[in-house]
Amino acid sequence: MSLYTIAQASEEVDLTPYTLRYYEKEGLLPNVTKDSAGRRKYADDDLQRIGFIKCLKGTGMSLKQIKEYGDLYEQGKAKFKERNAMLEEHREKILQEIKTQKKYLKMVEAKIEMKI
Amino acid sequence: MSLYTIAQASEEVDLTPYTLRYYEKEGLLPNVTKDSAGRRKYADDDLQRIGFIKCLKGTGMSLKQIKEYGDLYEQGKAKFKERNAMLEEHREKILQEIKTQKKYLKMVEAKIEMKI
DNA sequence: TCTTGACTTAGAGTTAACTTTAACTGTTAG
DNA sequence: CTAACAGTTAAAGTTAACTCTAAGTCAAGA
Repeated sequence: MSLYTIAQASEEVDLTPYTLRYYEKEGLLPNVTKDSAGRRKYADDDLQRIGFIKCLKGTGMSLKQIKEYGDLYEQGKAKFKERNAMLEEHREKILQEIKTQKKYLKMVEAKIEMKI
Repeated sequence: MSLYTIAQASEEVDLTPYTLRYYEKEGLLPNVTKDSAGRRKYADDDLQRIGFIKCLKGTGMSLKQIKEYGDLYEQGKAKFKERNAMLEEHREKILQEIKTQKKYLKMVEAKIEMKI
């Protein structure tokens, strides 16, 4: 159960301290605690959560939606169904996106081969 | 050699007229002509070009970079090498992105299967 | 004790990519 | 002839997601 300063957490998850504070302000990181001097302490759970936020964000989910998901997560198994429904829908979106990317990849490759 | 009004082109490429005018203002569509009343006429070539812009944009290239590519394109075979280098670099980026998406897909699927 | 440095906050500023507004013009149907 | 319509422009407004600034606090080392 190690704890990280914002600088260490920043390094660990590859996001700036600005971004970490911003995410917290937006309600995406409700469990980050503070030490007696008011400085943020990031637990492993927080880093895990940030990792998943990066996953959702990296697959095109908006911070607003990520917060919705996180809020459901906070409500525990009561909201499990709703939360998983969000993920399954998102899964479809990712699959579709990968398809699109592959199509675009072919277009770019065709253009490269065109040699004009 | 058919020609389209902005409304028709908009429909055809699934971008709003606002966006089409914006792209033109940004220099991404240097070949769109106007009729005697000053109204835009989109040729098939323009629609093709918009299609490729959507491809580049949809794979994460910024409009600024797309313009750079388009500018090279306008300079014909003199800039062929430079232009193709851009595309090959972009191809790598797309490949990397597809990899990342697949990794994220697995993370989401794992979370779905977790059932907690 | 003093200073340095890493943190804190609220709030302002930035950027990309649109999106809308306002005022205007030319075309077309009745 | 005229009203409605589809287009035009320049410029302002919007949104998401940061990113930075300013002013302040606290702890640790010389």
